[in-house]
Amino acid sequence: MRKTNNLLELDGIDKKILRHLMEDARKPILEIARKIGISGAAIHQRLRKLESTGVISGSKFVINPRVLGYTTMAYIGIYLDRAMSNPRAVGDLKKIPEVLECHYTTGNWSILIKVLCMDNEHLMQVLNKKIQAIEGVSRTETFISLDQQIDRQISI
Amino acid sequence: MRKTNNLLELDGIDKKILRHLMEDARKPILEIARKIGISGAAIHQRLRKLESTGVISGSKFVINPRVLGYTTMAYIGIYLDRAMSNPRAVGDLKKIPEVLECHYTTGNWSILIKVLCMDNEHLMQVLNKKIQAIEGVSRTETFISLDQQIDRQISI
DNA sequence: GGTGAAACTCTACACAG
DNA sequence: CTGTGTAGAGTTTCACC
Repeated sequence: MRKTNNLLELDGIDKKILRHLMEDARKPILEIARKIGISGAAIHQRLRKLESTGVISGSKFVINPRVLGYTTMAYIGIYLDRAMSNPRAVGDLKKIPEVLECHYTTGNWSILIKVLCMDNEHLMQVLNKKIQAIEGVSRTETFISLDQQIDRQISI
Repeated sequence: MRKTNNLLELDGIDKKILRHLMEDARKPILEIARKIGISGAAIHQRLRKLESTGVISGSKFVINPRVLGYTTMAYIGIYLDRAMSNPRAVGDLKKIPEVLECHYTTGNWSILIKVLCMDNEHLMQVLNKKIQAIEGVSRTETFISLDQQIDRQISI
């Protein structure tokens, strides 16, 4: 790992380690070590450095919501009244568990959110009873994701 | 774990295990075991079952793109010509590494994608040289995410 | 569904080039 | 600095309840 222009550049070994762990966070370090031809301890040291510099921001188990009955995913563009402070609306959105992402965006909307619901009826309730109830929300535009074909991280 | 109406329901122990591992995929199983009051082997059995039933679809190290110089995230709504087959366009999008997500959506667009670029100039190049070059793409609408305040998984 | 034990792996630490 | 070896803790599989 090198620092150039206040920007981190990973070397080949860092990239190989990360490519393995981005696919499977519990892949044995020693298995990766054998493939790369380096000791397990060396990988651990590199991982600690990657964590401390913020390259790695954590690790997650990924849950498949479909199996648990969550079949409707949607993006919702939200128009906020000009007087409304966005941070407060975001605070209200955080309290809605169906809201998985929230972005301040350029363009028509003030905010673009991603929601995950059991079905379309559930989505309708979230829209009408939870999102429209937030102070400052004037109008929304909903885009249901019928199918997600790509879902990946940055390639390194 | 129980199956009701062809839909899986997690019991309290499954939920506790998953809540820990969704936060940190490398959290020691024995640490979780001690908190829950169960053996490590029992957690392993439950995890294997959660994997085989598809509740767990994998695990990931999460990379912070900002540290590597990727500072511009955007959503792009894509209009496709009516004659254009969506699967072919998706195939082309898969080849563009800056495209992280791709959804077929209801509403104005045929496709909504999420892209991650180094900066606005990079985004412009991706738009003009890569996305507009795809056969069938007639028009795009871009929404730059100025700030992402919520990023989480389904709560269980 | 659960346990305990054996073999393997993780992780921290001391130290070498 | 980035690497290695080692020891104690943790993981994972297995036979068994």
